[in-house]
Amino acid sequence: MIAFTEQAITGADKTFFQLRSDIVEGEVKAGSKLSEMELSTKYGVSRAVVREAINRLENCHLVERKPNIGARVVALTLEGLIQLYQVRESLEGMAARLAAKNMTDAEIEDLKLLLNSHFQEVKGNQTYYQEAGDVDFHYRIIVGSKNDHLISMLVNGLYHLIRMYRVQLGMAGPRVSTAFEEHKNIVQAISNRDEELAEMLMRRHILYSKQNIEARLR
Amino acid sequence: MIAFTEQAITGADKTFFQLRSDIVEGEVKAGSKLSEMELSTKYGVSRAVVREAINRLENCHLVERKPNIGARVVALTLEGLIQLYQVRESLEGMAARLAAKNMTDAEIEDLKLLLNSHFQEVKGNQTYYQEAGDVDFHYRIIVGSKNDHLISMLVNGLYHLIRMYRVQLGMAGPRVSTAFEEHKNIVQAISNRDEELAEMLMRRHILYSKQNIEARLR
DNA sequence: AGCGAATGGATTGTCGACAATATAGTTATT
DNA sequence: AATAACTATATTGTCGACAATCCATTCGCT
Repeated sequence: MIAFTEQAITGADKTFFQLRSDIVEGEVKAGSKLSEMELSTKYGVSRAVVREAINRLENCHLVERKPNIGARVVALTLEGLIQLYQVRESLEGMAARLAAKNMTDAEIEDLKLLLNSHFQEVKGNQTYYQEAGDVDFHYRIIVGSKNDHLISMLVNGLYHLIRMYRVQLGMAGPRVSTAFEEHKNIVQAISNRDEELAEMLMRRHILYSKQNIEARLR
Repeated sequence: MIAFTEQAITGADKTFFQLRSDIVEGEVKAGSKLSEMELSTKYGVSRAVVREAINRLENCHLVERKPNIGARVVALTLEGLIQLYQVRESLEGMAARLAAKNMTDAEIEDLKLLLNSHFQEVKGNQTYYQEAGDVDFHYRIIVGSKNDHLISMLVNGLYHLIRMYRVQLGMAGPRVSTAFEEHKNIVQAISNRDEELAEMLMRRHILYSKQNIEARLR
């Protein structure tokens, strides 16, 4: 094997990924109970690996487990979504600040290229790729922070939860044209190594998203 | 039983708490390997519950696990500590902002009382209680944010890690007199319901701590 | 009938054994 | 002597069975 980061994949990993996907995409309904035996037969593995998968999901805040009672998929509430965006504003703001400090010039150039391709899609109204592009944009900045805790919390934790809300509440992707302008300004600030401005713009960007969602859902 | 939030305690819980304590307090050394069988005999439980405990510790970022190889206690590095404080600055800043918005008047009064008792200890140079007081102060503001994600991330996650660094690197508690002044100003901002200022002061407070640590450790 | 205790069924928590994988030590080959 | 393949051992991953707990229903008492 010539794979670079050679990481063994265990059965519990696969079950975890599968189950997480099923929950996020709504194939397992929000608020529903997770029966260990049921999942065990469904995925063709032992209860032990199902339990491990559920444990990991609990730490992503995708399920809630009570001793001797069982695990339920989290319920989706407007209040929960708002709280999620508050945390996101805080963490991604810091990510943008650190990205302005820590990204290499090459990485920033790549980011600009991504923005350009995103721009083409906006012009062509390719709404399908828009959400993926938005996720990718935020993802690069998060990774660009070079802060492992930050990356882990956002990528392994919050983002799947947010996606779950997006999919199941049928939320539209980012507000199309305005969001693109905001992205552009954030990249500019990062390119200028202006940490303060990068953080502020990212926070506003996410705050606007939150307000947009609140307005639509209430 | 008249207990209010009656929560069953499972064996895995106890093992998790015990092991976490042992790691944080340094009885299990940083960077050392965690043998499942060894811990199993040590705590008198089966490997299954040890595995569950280790899984939870992994999600607290207290241990790192690699498939088919095993789990190691995280290594303590200056870089890691700095990254931790960056996240803490971000999250606790937001917590202070939300606390200024969401704490009840009664809770704010309690916070002032805590600050007063803390002040007495500072005068008497009771350094032992100082750290506990500091932790308690930050804890109340975090809980006062009323944001479950924020609370969980900080209380169940980061704080044990930070305490691990404190204990094992022999870091002194907060800078005594100046820290108290900063606490006072934060409470004042919260009491005035000044979200903006509360966040800014909390962020500075943590930033100063970070700089203080950096100066001492390098 | 109404309320509390007891019982039965189902689910989760825990355990010990087996399978799969990694690590260290040994042997064989160049 | 150095390297590669192999073997042996130890550790982790997975499994099925048993124990403890919860939940719903039934039974008994007032």
